[in-house]
Amino acid sequence: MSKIHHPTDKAPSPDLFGGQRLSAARRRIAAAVPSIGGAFTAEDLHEVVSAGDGPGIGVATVYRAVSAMTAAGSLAAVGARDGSTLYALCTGGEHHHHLVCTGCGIVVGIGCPIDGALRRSAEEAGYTVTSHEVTLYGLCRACAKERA
Amino acid sequence: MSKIHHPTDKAPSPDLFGGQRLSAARRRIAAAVPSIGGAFTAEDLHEVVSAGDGPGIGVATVYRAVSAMTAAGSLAAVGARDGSTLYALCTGGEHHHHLVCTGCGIVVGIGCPIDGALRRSAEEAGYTVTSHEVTLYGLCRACAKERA
DNA sequence: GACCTTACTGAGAATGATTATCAGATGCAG
DNA sequence: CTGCATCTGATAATCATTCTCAGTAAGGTC
Ligand SMILES: [Zn+2]
Ligand SMILES: [Zn+2]
Ligand SMILES: [Zn+2]
Ligand SMILES: [Zn+2]
Repeated sequence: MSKIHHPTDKAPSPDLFGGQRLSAARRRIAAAVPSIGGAFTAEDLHEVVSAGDGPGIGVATVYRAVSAMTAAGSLAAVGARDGSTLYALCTGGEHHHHLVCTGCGIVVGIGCPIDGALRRSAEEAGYTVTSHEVTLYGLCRACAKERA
Repeated sequence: MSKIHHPTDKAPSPDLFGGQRLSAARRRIAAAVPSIGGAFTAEDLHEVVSAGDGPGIGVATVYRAVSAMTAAGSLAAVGARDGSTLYALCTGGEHHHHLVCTGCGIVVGIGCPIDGALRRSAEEAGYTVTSHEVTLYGLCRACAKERA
């Protein structure tokens, strides 16, 4: 006899939750995130993960998963769209920032432009820099071409 | 005979609204903004401007004024606090960004670290950078000393 | 100064993203 | 296998911000 299960329930997916408990809902969410391929809102993710026939996933669970992934460093906030926070998959590792295509939402990592000189000039003015936020917006090649 | 008026009604205040209509409410708001001396939320501003005995100013008017000042370039968003957007007085003029003291909220302008090299490397990767957001967070001398 | 047009005001309702609640389900260490 | 801490999900609650709309008042013009 064959077990009845949803095809995506046990799909191997990258550990985006950083050691936290891995439930069926979180497995489906972790599998859905890379399938979006760009910046997304929590509601976007909720729609993707709730599409199809099987039972959906509660919106609160999606918001909690996004928080957990962001805390784990596998997701990063990359701006906002119509009052909703935009998130994107983040490779973690080396410190970096993101460039978001405002046309299609694709996101690429960029090096950090906050260098020692800037930091030093701030310190000379009496300020200690503890953190920073940098996000670039632009157009990918395809979207730039499309608007010609 | 002396005219009866609210002391702040006609106080000369910098034109933060960029040519738009200057009402009594906006004059009071424009006078209140510099008195805060750092980052503030719309609700903060509403409280400051509504303190005292005379009639307050509607919260919607404050939100509208903040939008207008931001559009005029005299105010800039410098992050968020507890889900509310933080704003700060911005000198306009030369392109720059802001460093916010997370202790007391004081804000100073900083030069733009997005240089031609970064822009060029993005273009080599096929991306055209159209805009960017940069904000630094840290501690001013007084706040750094205070936590010793 | 009177007039007119149009932008601004303000109270309150509406919107909408995100979070809190809480009882039930379930991952997972031991 | 068991125990329990964590996760889930439906729903209610929160709360920043925007909308509505009738009334007010800038500011230009004559
Ligand atoms: Zn694109
Ligand atoms: Zn950086
Ligand atoms: Zn400070
Ligand atoms: Zn810049």
